[in-house]
Amino acid sequence: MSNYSKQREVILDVIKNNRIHPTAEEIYNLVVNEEPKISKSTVYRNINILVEQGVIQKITMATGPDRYDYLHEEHYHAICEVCGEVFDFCYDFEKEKIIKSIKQQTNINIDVNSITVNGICEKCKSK
Amino acid sequence: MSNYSKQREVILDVIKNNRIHPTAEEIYNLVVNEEPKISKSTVYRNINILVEQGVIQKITMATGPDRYDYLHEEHYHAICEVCGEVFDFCYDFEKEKIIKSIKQQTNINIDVNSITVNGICEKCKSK
DNA sequence: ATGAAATTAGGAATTATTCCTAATTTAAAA
DNA sequence: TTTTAAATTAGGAATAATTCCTAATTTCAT
Repeated sequence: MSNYSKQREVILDVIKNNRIHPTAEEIYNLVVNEEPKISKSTVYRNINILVEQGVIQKITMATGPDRYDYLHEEHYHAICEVCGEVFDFCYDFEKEKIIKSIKQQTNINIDVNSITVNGICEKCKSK
Repeated sequence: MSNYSKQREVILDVIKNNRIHPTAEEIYNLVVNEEPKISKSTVYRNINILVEQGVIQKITMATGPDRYDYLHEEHYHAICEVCGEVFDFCYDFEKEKIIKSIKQQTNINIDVNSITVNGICEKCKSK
C-alpha cells in the first residue's frame, strides 16, 4: 500500500528538522537541495500522505499558503491574523472534560492537537 | 470612509439570518434573490469589509471555500475534517487565565471567538 | 527476472479569491 | 439644488495555491 521513496524520506526529514511551520513552497526549497530533480507536485503529494498518516499536521492559514508541523509533543497554535506568524503554546486543559463536552454538543471527536486561536501579535499591534 | 450601499445591507442581512456558516458562494446565491444584478466581487468585497469591522467572522476551512458567521453570543467552532461541517459549541473556559498565558507564551492577544478545533464527526467516523 | 502496484516529474487544470476599470451612486460642500 | 470628490458597483481578467493528469520509472513480492 505504501512503497519506499527517497523523496518522501527527505521531505519528512526536512519537516522534522525545521520547526518553523514551513509552507509547501518552503519545504520544496529545502528539499530541492538534496533532491534537485524533485517536482513540486511530489512535495504536495507526499505532504498530504504524511498528514493523512498523522505524522505531520497541517496548519490551515486564513491568508497565504498553509503551513505544516511535525507532530512532536502535544501543543497548540496561536496565529497572528495580521502577519500570519504561527506560535506554539501549551496549556494544561482539563482535556477529557473538554473533549467530552464538545462531543456532546457537536458530535465531533476532536483532536486536541488541532486547537487553534487567532489574534494580533505585539509587533503588529504597535504598528 | 464608508458610504451606504444597499448591497452591503442585504449581504449582512443574509448572513445574520442564515446561521448555517455559509460560504461566499452560498451568500451570493441568497443575496441574488433580492439584488439580481449584484456581482460576486461585490459580495466578496463586502464580506471582507464586514470581517474587518468585526461584525462577522471568517471561518477558515482546511478544504473548500471559507465560511462566515455572524458574531452573536460568544461561541467556538468544531469542524469535521472529513465532511467539513462546522458546529458551534460553548465552554466555560477560565478565559482571563488562558488569554494571559497565551500572551506570555506567544505575545499574541487572542480573540476568544476564534477558538477552533478539528476532529471527525460521528457520521463520518462510522463510514 | 517478471509483473503489478506505487511513485515520479512535469505541466495542465482547477478553485477560490482578489484585482482592475470604467460607470454609477452617495453625501458633503458650495 | 448643483457640484464635486470619494465610495461603491458590475463584470471580467488575473492570481495563487493546490490538485489532477499522463507516461515513464521505481519498488518489491513472487
